[in-house]
Amino acid sequence: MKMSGGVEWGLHCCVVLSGAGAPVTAAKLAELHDVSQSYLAKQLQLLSRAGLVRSTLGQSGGYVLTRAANEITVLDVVEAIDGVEPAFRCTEVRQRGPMAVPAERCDTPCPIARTMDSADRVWRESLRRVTIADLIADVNRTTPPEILAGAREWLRA
Amino acid sequence: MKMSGGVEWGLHCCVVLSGAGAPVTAAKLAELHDVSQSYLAKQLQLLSRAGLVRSTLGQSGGYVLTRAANEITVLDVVEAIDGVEPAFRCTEVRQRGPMAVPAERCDTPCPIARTMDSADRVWRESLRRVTIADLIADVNRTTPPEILAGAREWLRA
DNA sequence: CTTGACTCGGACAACTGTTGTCCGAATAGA
DNA sequence: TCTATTCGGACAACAGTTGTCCGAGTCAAG
Ligand code: SF4
Ligand code: SF4
Repeated sequence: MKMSGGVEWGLHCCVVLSGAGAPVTAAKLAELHDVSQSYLAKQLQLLSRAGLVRSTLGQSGGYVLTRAANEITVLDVVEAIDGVEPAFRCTEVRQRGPMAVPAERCDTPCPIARTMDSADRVWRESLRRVTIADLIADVNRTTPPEILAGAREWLRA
Repeated sequence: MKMSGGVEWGLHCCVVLSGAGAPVTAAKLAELHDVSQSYLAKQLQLLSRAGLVRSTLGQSGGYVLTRAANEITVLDVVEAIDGVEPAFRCTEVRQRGPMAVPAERCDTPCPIARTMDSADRVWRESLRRVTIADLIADVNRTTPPEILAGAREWLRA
């Protein structure tokens, strides 16, 4: 039960991209976060496949958000990088073994699968309620302004 | 983002153990579910470490639940087998790189970590609300009685 | 009491999924 | 036209999970 570590990087990148109006290259983002440049590229690829960011090739290229910050939820980023399939996968144990339940009686999902599905649903719903804009607002409130300005200047260079 | 598949087996075992008053061996449980006998033993070991079941050695030994079925939650089983640490682990990216935030300004947790923690909390809370007794009640309501009686008889033999 | 067979417990490999890396295709600008 | 720069997907290294095994300890029977 471990979420992909790239989710954290993806969220940070979305926050940074929202702040900078110009395209930002993967190399810049990697240096800013001090993480592997190649691996971050893979995560950005996933975001691009999901349609959250749009990549511009060639000189002065980079990544830009496709939508406004308040239209991108944390769940979008999580599902783009970590996948959409739920953590719990039923293997239909009750249809195996000597006391197997016949398949025609398995029309209704069992209580275990329903419980897990419900928990997964509230988890996703909780993540869907927070948008990138909310994160940005909180970051702006809690981090010193001089650091924010410095980061924006460093990105432009 | 994948939960350990043993969680499903552990829950099934708890349901079965609650139905049978006498100790049940790991071999019986494995044959009933048609799963690897040795691997199920490992999951039962985890349950034993967590204090959910008590093992009796020697002849006519096996596993028994330590508490009543309505005092064991699904979350207990999940945490016993899959671990208690949350899926999201913050690597403190903001304290690295050229635009690092000084450590003394990192006293309050960042919004990303708070969002993930909140989602994990509601997920666990949802699992805590369901007990093994609830699962048993649902199973008794949805499965044909003859199969239940047959399984109980097969366990006794 | 002795014996005996049966039980769980932890230590030991094999496999899938994640992490990390690389170079080629495509593009914008000069 | 040409070049420097960018992303994109294909290629290894690592870790965690899955699966297996045999020995220490124990209860019941004789
Ligand atoms: S009884 Fe439920 S948890 Fe078990 S195999 Fe069937 S659907 Fe999955
Ligand atoms: S800003 Fe939040 S998510 Fe990012 S490293 Fe710090 S605590 Fe973790």
